[in-house]
Amino acid sequence: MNAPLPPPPWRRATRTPRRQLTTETIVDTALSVLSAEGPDAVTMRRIAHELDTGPGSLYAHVQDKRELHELMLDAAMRVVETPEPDPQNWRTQLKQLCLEQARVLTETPGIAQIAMETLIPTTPGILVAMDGMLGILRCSGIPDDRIAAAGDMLALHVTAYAYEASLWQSPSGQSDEAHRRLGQIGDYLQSLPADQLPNLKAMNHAMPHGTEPDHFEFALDVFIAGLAAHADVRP
Amino acid sequence: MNAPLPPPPWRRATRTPRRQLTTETIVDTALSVLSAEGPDAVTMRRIAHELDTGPGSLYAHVQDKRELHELMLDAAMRVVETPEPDPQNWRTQLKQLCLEQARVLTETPGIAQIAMETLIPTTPGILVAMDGMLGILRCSGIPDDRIAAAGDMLALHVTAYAYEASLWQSPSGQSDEAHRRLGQIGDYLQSLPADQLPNLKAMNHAMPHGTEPDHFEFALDVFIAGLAAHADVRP
DNA sequence: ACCTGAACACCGTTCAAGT
DNA sequence: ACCTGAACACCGTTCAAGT
Repeated sequence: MNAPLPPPPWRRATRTPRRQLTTETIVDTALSVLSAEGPDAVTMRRIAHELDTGPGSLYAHVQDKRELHELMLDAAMRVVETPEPDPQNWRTQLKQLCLEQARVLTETPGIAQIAMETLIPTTPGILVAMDGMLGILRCSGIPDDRIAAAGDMLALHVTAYAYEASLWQSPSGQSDEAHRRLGQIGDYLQSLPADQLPNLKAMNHAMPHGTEPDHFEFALDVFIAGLAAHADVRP
Repeated sequence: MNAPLPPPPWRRATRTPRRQLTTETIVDTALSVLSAEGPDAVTMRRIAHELDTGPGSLYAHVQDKRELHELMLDAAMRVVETPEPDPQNWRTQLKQLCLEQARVLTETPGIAQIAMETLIPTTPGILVAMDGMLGILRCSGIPDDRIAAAGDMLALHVTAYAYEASLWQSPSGQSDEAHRRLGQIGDYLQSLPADQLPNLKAMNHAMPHGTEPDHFEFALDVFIAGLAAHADVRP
């Protein structure tokens, strides 16, 4: 018996030497499934199937589904650039950063939901984003003991807005049902006697909490104006 | 054969004539499971089991799990009383109402999560709460086109805060892990060189978004102060 | 060490069959 | 009409066995 021939080199091009799962490919696959088919489609089984393997294989690279979620959030948030803080312009910078963060969180539906569920951000990308926001706040003249609270609440508001906004544009067709209900509730309000829910009726506002971009920007303006007032007291 | 004897009257006390499932008992059962064992325990199967029946039986009284969630939220929110709007006191009234709503949403862990997921409130209790908040805002002198935005964003913020806060006190032991991670991240920040995440390091703040009651109250004060400034412009 | 895939202990929802 | 419970089509996670 001869020694077996070495495999001809062109075979190597056909399939990579070994399938080689990595955390990165898992996260990328999860993100592409998410943006293509929405949050419900992001299951361990589905991701594994996409990578031609069984669900158990993923657990060699990722602790559990929650950790995978955090890694997805991190990858998504890495695209946000934080500006060099400029004491002359902190108000504009802060607002721009919030709008940008909200934009990224809304862009891929489902990411904001993960952000909302992730109680403590421990992942580099998110820490960088937080640090950037604090950097702007710290050159605003706001007393130090307020800065943590301000950053905290601003981040919360951005995340919450992005979450609600993304519910409206999920690719799962859930948003159609939402629009239908919005109409129904308008009719319902009109049908009520004048003394029931008079304010909702008067505004004819179905009150979807916080999904209008205008409302979000208004809230940012009001909040930042309030912060500036705090800064003026103790410059 | 004689006609069968009528059942002796004391038997009736032993078991109710017929099991009779109602929407109300289902919602009540769901709420008590929720407050006893947290959101994960609230499954259709579990509720059915609690009522000595199969999961399919619930679907005669409730369309699906989402609808059950909304009914639970409604029942929980019904305890919030909205004050008679007083133009002299709208700032205090507004703050009190927000604190009260947040308190109720935080009280039963899991309710805030439902509130966050419920895109459009269509249920009487929530509509009443919204109407009350709008009532206070309408006697504040804030221009009408801002009132919807203000109410919208305030409700969003209350809900989001309650959601994050309730993550910390879930009975599923998830909160212990959260506290552990909070410590770990503090250590991690200290271990970093001075030029990495300088602001987070300086504040030594792990930045759990929006869970401190102080921070929430601060945000309400800042936001309401900002609204008042708007009201002063056009009285 | 990494990967497999069968198995475990669950889900929400549907539906024919019963009373 | 209301209820049943078996069945369907899924989950996340674990783990012995393979390479």
